[in-house]
Amino acid sequence: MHPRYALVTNQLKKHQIRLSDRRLKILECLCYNLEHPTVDQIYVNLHKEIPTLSKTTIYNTLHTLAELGLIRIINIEDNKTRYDIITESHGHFKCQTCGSIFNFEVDLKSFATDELSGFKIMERNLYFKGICQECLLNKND
Amino acid sequence: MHPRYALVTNQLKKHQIRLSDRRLKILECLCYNLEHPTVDQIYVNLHKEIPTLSKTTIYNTLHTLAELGLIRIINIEDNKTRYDIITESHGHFKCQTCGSIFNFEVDLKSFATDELSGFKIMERNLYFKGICQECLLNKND
DNA sequence: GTTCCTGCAAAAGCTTTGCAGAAGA
DNA sequence: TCTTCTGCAAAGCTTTTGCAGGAAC
Repeated sequence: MHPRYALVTNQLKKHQIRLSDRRLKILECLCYNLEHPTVDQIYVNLHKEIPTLSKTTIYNTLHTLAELGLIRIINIEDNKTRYDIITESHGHFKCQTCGSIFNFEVDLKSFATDELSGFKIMERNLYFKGICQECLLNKND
Repeated sequence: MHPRYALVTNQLKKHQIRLSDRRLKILECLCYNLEHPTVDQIYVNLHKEIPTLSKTTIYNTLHTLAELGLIRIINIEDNKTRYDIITESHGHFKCQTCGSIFNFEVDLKSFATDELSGFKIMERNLYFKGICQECLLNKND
């Protein structure tokens, strides 16, 4: 079982939020889809298995999880929101050729600057864009 | 005159893009609006002065400027795109209470990690969210 | 005359909202 | 029974597209 799965389901129980079939499937999707899926990607992923699943339910579930801080919202793209099951500090790299989003380790918690003294920082995001290794290699072929 | 204004107009000339009245006004708006305006904010700002200005023109102009790398696109919010006349490396802080977006200095160019070796990094963004100093002080009243 | 620029209207895409029926406690 | 959950349909917003008239070169 994915390490985050147990943690998230425990938190849901603690907040008296039902572990419905839909919610558990969406959570699974977040755990095993490393692409930081959009609502539409989750929908497509689960549609075969649950043909009656609606996007509204996906939106509802993601909002619930985000409010509890159990998933992270990624705004690396202009037009749509992505969701990340990993909430620990890390950066994101988006390949502008293939569209993939990669994680990379970076400790943002230690960052400080005088300009933000007196500010309460609650969320830190580092987003890079460019071309990933694989796409660069393919280009040179 | 704002330091970026001359630079951007020169670049537009160089690329044989006409310095039309609309474009110059939108550029002015970006230079003197420190809020990192959205399309709608630019529209509202200029509407009194130019009642016939359309949002399509604002979109067109911003796309042109962004393609030439003369402005930066900010995706700190889920739903709408903001634009920044300052293209040098810096971070953004969004206050979740008043909605203001602050700049802060940070040199992202020097950041490196083994995980991204072999990747071509073209754009670096650091976004913080939280509560700004003023809103924190007001809260305690 | 030819290219570029502008603005209206329509369309497209993502997300939210209202509501009613279903499921669970 | 009462609350929560789900899904459809509609609405709301931002952004894009097609096109035609106008401006600039």
